[in-house]
Amino acid sequence: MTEKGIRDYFEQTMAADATITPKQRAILQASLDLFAEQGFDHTSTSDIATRAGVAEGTVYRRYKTKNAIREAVVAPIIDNIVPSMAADFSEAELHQSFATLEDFFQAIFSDRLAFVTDNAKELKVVFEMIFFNADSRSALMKRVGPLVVNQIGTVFTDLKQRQLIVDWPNDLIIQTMLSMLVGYFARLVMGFPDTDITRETDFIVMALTKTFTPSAD
Amino acid sequence: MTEKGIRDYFEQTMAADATITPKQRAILQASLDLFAEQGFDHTSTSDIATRAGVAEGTVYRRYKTKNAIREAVVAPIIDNIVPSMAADFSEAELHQSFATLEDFFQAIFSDRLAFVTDNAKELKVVFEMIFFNADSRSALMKRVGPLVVNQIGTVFTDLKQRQLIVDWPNDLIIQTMLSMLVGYFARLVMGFPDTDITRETDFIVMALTKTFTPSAD
Amino acid sequence: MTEKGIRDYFEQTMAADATITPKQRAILQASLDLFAEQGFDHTSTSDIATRAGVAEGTVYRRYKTKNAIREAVVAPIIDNIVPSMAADFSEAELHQSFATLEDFFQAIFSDRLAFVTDNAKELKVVFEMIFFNADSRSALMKRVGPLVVNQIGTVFTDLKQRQLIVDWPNDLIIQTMLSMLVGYFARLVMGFPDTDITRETDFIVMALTKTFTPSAD
Amino acid sequence: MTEKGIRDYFEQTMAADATITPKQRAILQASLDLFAEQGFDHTSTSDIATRAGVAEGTVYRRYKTKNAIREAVVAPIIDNIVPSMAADFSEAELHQSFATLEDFFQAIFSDRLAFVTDNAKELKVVFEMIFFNADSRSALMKRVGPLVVNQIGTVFTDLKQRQLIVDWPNDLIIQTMLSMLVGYFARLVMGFPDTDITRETDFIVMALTKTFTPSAD
DNA sequence: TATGAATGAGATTTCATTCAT
DNA sequence: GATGAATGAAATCTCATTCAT
Repeated sequence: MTEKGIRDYFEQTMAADATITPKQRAILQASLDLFAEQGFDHTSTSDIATRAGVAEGTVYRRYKTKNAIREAVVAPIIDNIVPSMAADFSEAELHQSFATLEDFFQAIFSDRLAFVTDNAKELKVVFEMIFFNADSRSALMKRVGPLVVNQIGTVFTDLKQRQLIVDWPNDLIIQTMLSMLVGYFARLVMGFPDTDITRETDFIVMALTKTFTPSAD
Repeated sequence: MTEKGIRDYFEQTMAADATITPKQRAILQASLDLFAEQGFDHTSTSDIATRAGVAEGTVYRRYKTKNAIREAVVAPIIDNIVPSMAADFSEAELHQSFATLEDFFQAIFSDRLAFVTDNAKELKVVFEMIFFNADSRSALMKRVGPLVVNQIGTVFTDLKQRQLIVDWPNDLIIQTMLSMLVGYFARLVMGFPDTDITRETDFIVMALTKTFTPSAD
Repeated sequence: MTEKGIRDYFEQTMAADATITPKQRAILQASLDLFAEQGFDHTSTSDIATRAGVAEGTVYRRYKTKNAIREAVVAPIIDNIVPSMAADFSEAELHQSFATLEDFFQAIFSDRLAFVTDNAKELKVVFEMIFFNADSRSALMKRVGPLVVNQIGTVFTDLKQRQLIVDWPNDLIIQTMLSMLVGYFARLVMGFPDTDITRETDFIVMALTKTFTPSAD
Repeated sequence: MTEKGIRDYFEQTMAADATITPKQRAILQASLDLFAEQGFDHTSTSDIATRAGVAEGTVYRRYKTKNAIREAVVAPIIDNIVPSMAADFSEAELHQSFATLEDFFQAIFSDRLAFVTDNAKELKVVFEMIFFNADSRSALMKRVGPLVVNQIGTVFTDLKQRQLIVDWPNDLIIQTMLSMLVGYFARLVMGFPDTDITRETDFIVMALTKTFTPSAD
């Protein structure tokens, strides 16, 4: 289950939209890069124009405000996170896919860590936005939250029935998984030097498997 | 081991410095609050003056730039984080304090989660500062990093000798602990509604204990 | 040898630079006028904007700081002073041009006094800049000094060979000439009412000729 | 006729005024130094307080405004220039003092160049003030002008009667003398390295004597 | 008298946004 | 559509001056 980067998705989306000119594309690219490098507030529209190699007015041709640019940058990221969260876990599939708890974590984390790694830049922008903006935050939560809870819930129900996972509240398990993910993201973004994705994945999968495997009794 | 809030420390620091007037204190307080609420970049010096009930010029009397204000706000926060990381773990103490692995996690997390809870606002300001500023980041790391590694390292050596903890690399264990802490901080700051600190602490301690207890064989 | 005013040169320079818009031109003109009238420090960018009939932001569009505006104003003035100092005094020309010492002073002073008269405003701005700023001063000296010394030196050598001028050290002669020029400039700028350029020129030429003609013996 | 520096006069004046405290004296000293070093506009009252080693409020104790400080600094300079210009040239004295034209120039210039040398700092402050302030300028002129013209006029009348000086208009002769003085001041203030006062005086006296000695015929 | 914190008016500067070409 | 000059509102910052202690 190789994840394509948001960037690919991003460019696909843009390519699909015939109304987006190459210049607009350059503007969104430059915006993304600069927002990730310096933060939204420290990026001026003039910076964007310069980096994109266009005139300042052009930046405003399609997007009426600087905020609209951020939204245009962030939208595909969100749109890309969502469906991957909403992956269809039909019951038949579950037994096949996740013969063991380790398989489950392996599937989730090899996928998600790769996703985070490939899209650290984009996620940094999203993160900045939701960090100080309660509205963006709740908008995102409203969209992503239920999916996570429902989809993962389905899996958990199955895993619990098969006694492959401990019978602890779902929110606590999800929480732990998200913590590991966020921790990884933090290390990545903060530029920790030795972030070896394979080592990290293997360790996280191993640790979580141990944590959430029901005690033999 | 009740932790005093950074705010108390903050006020102590200011009270100790006879050169800081009530108005300057009000300015630092207002700055801290506003930086936490709106972020540094969305807080104008005029905002600070209004909130502190002083003239705008007064904001600049002691601190020559807006950045200097942030530094004045952040310094005591950092100064407060550091010593709590540097808690003395002498060997004698270790056996007494941490008879079991659970005791260890309990000690660490009941303390740290309370600290994070009490000082979420202050930590948010620090966090914002280091998020896009590699310099601040490495400055903080240089100060905090070695303490964490050394202190925790001492404990781990002891725990490993007594075979209370698995013989995995220290960095991976620390990483996991930090992930849980960061995850908790994230939920708190993002305003998750049902963040029950006792429930969280109990769960984290329990989960980590299970994760890092050596398998009986 | 009619001298064109710095203002003409100034406008030529601007006209030649297609990237300078009429508004930018108005800004530089207004700046020059105001700097000369009130001094640099007593001229606010708001003054400049008002006089130039533009918005205050426009003042900063091309020149990033108020100091950069001064530089843009002063540069063409300096550029204009320099070449006129570097007038080519080839030997052949010398004998023709300066048959007598009076011819020499007449040539120099009718030219220089006219220049100072026409460009008093501009020179005042340069003067203000170098008065308290050792850096600007030495920068100007490095550029202008050698030219004056070399060019005038050539002439002096010739005049001395032909025994048309006393054999005193060049620096003292130059000094005297400059004193007369500076004295004239001071009277002009200080607004002395009866500064009649012809009378002044005639007098200065006459006086200097007498001063520096070798005594018959 | 040895001239005491303005500084001495300055301090005498202050010492004589029992109402001026040592702190006020320090303030005037510091102001003078800073105005001469950096110019009036680039010297803040805070700079003055720091340099004088007093509190900022103290600066305002006696002088109500920054401009009043400048006036207090400048007044003794003016007061010192004026009487020296108004030296009584009674006819009897003239014949004694100035047996030759050279004696006259020697007296004037050895005195005035020494004065300029000793008080370059103070004169720089006066100069800055009158350069851009027409009011200060005309106030000074009204005070100094007539004295110069009358006193020097008396001398000239005498010298002309004795045919020691050419019968040229007084204003042109005065002008030339002032030009030499201003030229010297300029070199001094601009920091020309090799300003040797004896050499300069000797040269100026010699040159002017030659210039203004009536031609033998 | 001396202090120095406080003031507020005004200066410089930035930058998202508009608009004529 | 694209350009980039122009805008003006708002931000940061300075500093002469006041005033309570």
